[in-house]
Formats: sequence, structure tokens, C-alpha cells
Amino acid sequence: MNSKRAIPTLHDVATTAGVSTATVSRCLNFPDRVSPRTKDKVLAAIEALGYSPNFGARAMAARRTNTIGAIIPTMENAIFARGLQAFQEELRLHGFTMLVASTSYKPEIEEEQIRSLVSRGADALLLIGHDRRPEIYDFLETQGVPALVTWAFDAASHRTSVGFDNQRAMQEMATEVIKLGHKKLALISAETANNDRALARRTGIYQAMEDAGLPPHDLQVVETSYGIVEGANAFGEIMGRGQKPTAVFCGNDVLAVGALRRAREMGISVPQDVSVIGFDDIELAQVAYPPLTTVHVPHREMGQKAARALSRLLLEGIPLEPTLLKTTLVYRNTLAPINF
Amino acid sequence: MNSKRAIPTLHDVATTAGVSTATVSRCLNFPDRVSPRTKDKVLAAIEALGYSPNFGARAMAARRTNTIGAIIPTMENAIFARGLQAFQEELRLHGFTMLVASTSYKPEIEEEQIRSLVSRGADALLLIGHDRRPEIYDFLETQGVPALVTWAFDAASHRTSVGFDNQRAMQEMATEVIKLGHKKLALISAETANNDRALARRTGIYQAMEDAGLPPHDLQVVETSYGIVEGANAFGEIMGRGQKPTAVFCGNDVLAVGALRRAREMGISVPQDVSVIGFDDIELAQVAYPPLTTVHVPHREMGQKAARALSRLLLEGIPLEPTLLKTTLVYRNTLAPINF
DNA sequence: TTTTAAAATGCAAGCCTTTACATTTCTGCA
DNA sequence: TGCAGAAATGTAAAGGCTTGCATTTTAAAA
Repeated sequence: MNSKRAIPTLHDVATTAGVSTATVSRCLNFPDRVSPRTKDKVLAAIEALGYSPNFGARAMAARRTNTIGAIIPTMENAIFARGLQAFQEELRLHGFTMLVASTSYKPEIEEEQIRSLVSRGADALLLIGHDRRPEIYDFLETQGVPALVTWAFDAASHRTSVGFDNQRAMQEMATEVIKLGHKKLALISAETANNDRALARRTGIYQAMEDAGLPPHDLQVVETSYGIVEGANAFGEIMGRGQKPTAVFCGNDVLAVGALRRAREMGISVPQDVSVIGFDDIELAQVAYPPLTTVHVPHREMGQKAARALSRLLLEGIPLEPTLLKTTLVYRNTLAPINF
Repeated sequence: MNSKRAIPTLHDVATTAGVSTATVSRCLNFPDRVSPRTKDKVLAAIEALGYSPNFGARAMAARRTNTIGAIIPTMENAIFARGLQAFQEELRLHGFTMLVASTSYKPEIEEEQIRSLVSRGADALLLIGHDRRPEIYDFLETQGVPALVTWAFDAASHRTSVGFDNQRAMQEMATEVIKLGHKKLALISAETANNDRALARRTGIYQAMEDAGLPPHDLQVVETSYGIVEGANAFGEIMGRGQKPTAVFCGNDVLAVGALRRAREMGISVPQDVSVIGFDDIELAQVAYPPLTTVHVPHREMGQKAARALSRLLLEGIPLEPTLLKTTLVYRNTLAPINF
């Protein structure tokens, strides 16, 4: 039947509409530069043929794609989802399309994905965190693809970032916790290798301890990969040891929710027996039981600002500017003073 | 400085390595068809130049992209994430790359995304649910892009699907609930317009009621959009009315978790005062408090099988085959018999 | 009407790869 | 050493679109 009907091209549309390919192309790209009558003919032909422009050819001829790539560690949880959603929505307003790729927190995969998105013609890239091989940045430079770092902020880095200060945020929280009398602290951290955010958060706690005259060395740290179950196990490990902490920091809310769950299973009351602190303030944090005390990160704002910055750069040539976003402490029900 | 250095092309690599473009191309695509010595030279040139193949040109010349597009309603929650992750992992094993796009549950955006992915050269598409305008399917046919429907199963549809029977699954659950003595039922449903899964789940409950001799008309239905907060509000609305149900079904786990939360806030005990039932069995369901009774959907299996089916089609020409996956009832702590 | 500028349209080159086919270089063996 | 066949490499066309420039049509002004 219709089996081997060839895919319609610009040329087919032009023939059907009785115009040149240039006109069809303009009709698609600059509708006002075409007379209404012609436009109608062309659109009718497009509709009749079921034509769809070939992106590759278009990208090659136009040397841009109106596409921005975002490379995130994982889509499996909400941490990046919300910010990304905002990023996409804002991008859409400016006529850009977002392409997402995920890396499972593996640097090799990240490099692969960066190359893949660049080769797919991404006009710019959104990256998470600063930490990657300089070769990658060189590559991006060679390819002329601007990249914006988010979810972290480092004024020192020459890579522009729109993000927040992971270390300071965690340090603020830790300072508050210490003020409440907690001295025996533990941290369930995401893996710090290749993850500057996790590292910065840990450093923030060390810093707060030092400032308070506590030996940083005393912080019990368990590193684990992402996931509720992983958080639960890490919590079990920590509370199973001799030296039980009175406050357990978690590198992110997902781990914290896991900790909360294991606490319940172990019959440990939060916050009476132990305080649990999260990071990120994703939806999960409010829903957890008890509702989680955590550090709020303005994910939506971050996504939106990142999108604006990139559109401005691409559309108007306005250079990227480092932007520091404020985090806030959200007190809910998992943190209590010691000996209350 | 390095400002206007042009982006390196295959041709540049060829010149640098002192070979023809054909050789460079082969070096990239069929490494064993090139002598080791030449390969070294070429790879060195590629490295030195920071070359990255132009995807568009490649797609155009090769007439395939090894890319499969997935279009999902939203990335904001875990419902699609897990299945998609599995889909991607399996795809990767077969040498394909996944491209994701999301639609915010809006049919117009979905159409746009379908066109966008097709025009980007997706060799095939993964779609959620059957329900869309026939024109879209015609378009896909014209473009020669196979599409596989998931998250739903309809043997009657001529669009092949790898999924589960939403109606039957919900019906089974409802039958059990009714067996426990529940007669006053409510449903917090996702919006059923343009969502055949939500519709099927509702129908499942109606069916179960009818089978049990209950008037389907008695089911209190509140439709709401996605989100924990929305679920909470819907629950509040239902429990604020005169006729209070003894069991509240939820179209998905996210809504259910919202319901649970609001119940707690209202001082309503689950399951003593009211039973709450979810759907999907995402991670959230286990973590909720109390752990949620729900319908388990084999998301990972679905993603994996979909990926296999598509790879087989693209690589070996084996036609897609409808595949029905089994759901199971997961009893946790939010469902209890009436008058217990 | 005629003239003139503006608007609409057409022509054709160029964007970067892959690949069928042609040609050259090896390899092993007589 | 010479030769056939295999392996490696090169040549050049094709693929679909955009866009600078040239040409034609339209509209407005005279």
C-alpha cells in the first residue's frame, strides 16, 4: 500500500505549492516576509503532504538549532526535575527547545553526553556543578558551545554559574544545629567523588564544627549512593554503632527520608531521640513523616534564571553573569534541641 | 585570541591526518576496516582538533540516527522516571540513544513534541497511552517513524502497545476493597480528558461496583491535576462533604500521598477512619506514612520490554508485538476492612 | 498611465557526512 | 621476483535546508 512512499521534503512542498524552495523555507522561518496568499498555498501543501522539516539539514544550513542541552546526574528523583521544569518552561518562552540527558553520576557518561548533545547541535549547555576535566571545557570552547553551570556557585571558577553556595548553606544549618546543643553529629552524604556539591556540603559542616570549637574529625560520615533505601541503610549503620549521634545531617532530602523511615522501623523517635536534617526541600520533605527540617533551595528560580541567562546570550549576545541564589533554612519537625 | 577559530570538520581532520574524508569517516564508523597506523593518525588528529561529528550531516547522509524519542506527560515525578530509566538503559545496550520530551499532559504540546522529535530524526518513538488524534498517527506513518504505546494496553487498538490493563488492575483492587465491606467509595482521579489511563482506572472502579451490585453512580469523583498538594486538597474536599466515604481510591500514588498527608492534618486516622488506595507503587508508596496499599505496576519491566521491542524492530525488522504486563495488588497499611 | 521604491520570489551555493565504486597498496605464494 | 586477490584508501555524489543576491511583481506616487 503506502509502504514505500518517500518522506516528503521541502522540494516536494515547493512543487505542490507551485513555488520555490526558498519561499517555502521563508514561509516556515519568516512568515511575514511572504504574501498571505502564498503562505496559504504553502501551508496547505505542507498539511497535505504531512511534511516535517528535516532537523539535520536545517541545522546544517542555518548553523544553529534553537536547542539547549541539559545534562543532569539522574532523572530518577525530584531533585533536578523541578529546576529543569522551570528551565524548560522559560526556554520555551524564548523559542528554545530543551534536550535532557542523564549521567547516573558517572563522569565518563557525562562526557559522552556532552559530546552527544554538542554533536546534536545544542546551541548551549546547562551543566550541574563545576567539577569536570578541563579537557571538556576546552572541547566546548573549540566547538563554540557556551555552557552554564548550575546547582552550585563558585565565584572563583572562571566558568559562569547560576546557583547557590552549597557549603555556606550547609554551614548555616549546621551552626543552628550546634546552637541547639548537638555535639555528636553524623552525615549521610552522597558520594563525594566527582560531586562538588556533596563535597561542599560536607565541608560546610566541618566549618561549622570548627567555628564552634568542635573537632571536625568527630563527624561520623557515611557515603552512599542515591536513594531512599540507601539512606535508610546508612542511617541503620550509623545508629548501630557504639557512638550514637544526636543529629544526623543528610546530603539531600531523599537520603533523609530514607533515614526517617529506618528510624521508624528501629523504634527511634525523631526528633526526640535523634534529629534528622535534609537538604534541597523537594516536595518529599513536606510529605515525609515527620515533616523534614531542611535547607530550601530555590530550584525554580534557578532554572528560570539559567534559562534567561542563556537565551539572552544566544539571542542578544549578552554575556553570562555569575548569579548567587539564596538558600533558606526550613524548620519543620525533625530538629529539636538536645535535652529538651 | 581563539575567538573565531572555526569549528573543525571531518575535512579538517582528514587534512591534518593526511588522509581522505572517507577514511576518517570509516575510522569512526567501521574501525576494523582501517589499518591500525591510519587509525592512530586519525584519532590523534581528532583529539588535537577537538573534532566532534556533526549529527545533522551524519543523519542526513546515513539516513538514520540511532535515536529513539520518548514523550512523557511530565518529568516532575517518579511515575515515568523509573520506566524511562529502564527504557534508556536497555536502549543503550543496543546502541541507541534516548531523547526525552515532556508535554505537561497537554495534547497540543504532545503533538508539537512528536513533530519535534521526528524532525530531529528519531528512528522510533515511545508514547504514553493510546489516546491522540488520528492525524498524528497518519503523520508518523508518512514519516516512516514507528511508534510504540506504553503505560496502557488495548488489544483492540491497532497501535501496538507494551503495557498493562489499567481498567482491570483498578477493578481488581476495587473488588477487594468492596469485599472488605466498603460501600461508600470515592475517587481522587487525575484529569480524564486526554488521559485514557485515568479514564480506564475510573471505569475499573465503576465495573467493580456494578459487579458487586453497588450503584456506580454513588462513587464520589474529584478530578484534579497532578501533585501531592492537589491530592491533599481533593481529599479535604471529599472528607468535608456530608457523605463521607470509607475508602478513597487515588488515581496514582502521588495523589494518594497527598491524601494521606491531609488526613493526618485533619486528624483522620488511616486506615481506621478511612482507607486510602494508591496506584503505581512508586518508591513514595513505601515511604509514605502509613505505607500505602497500592497497585504495583512493573515499570522497569515495561521500559525494558519496550526498548527491546523497538531495538528488534529497528535492527532486525521484527515487527512490534502487543505485550500485556501483569499488575499486582500490594497490601500495605492503608486499607482495612470496614467495622474491624 | 508611467515611474519608482518596496515587497515578494527565485536561483544556486554551501553546510558536513556517508557510501558505492574506483583505485592503489599490501600480502602471501608460486 | 612477479602476480593474484585481499585490504586499504580515495573520489565524488547525494542528502534537505537556508540565505545572499538577483529578479520579478506589486503598490504607491506622480
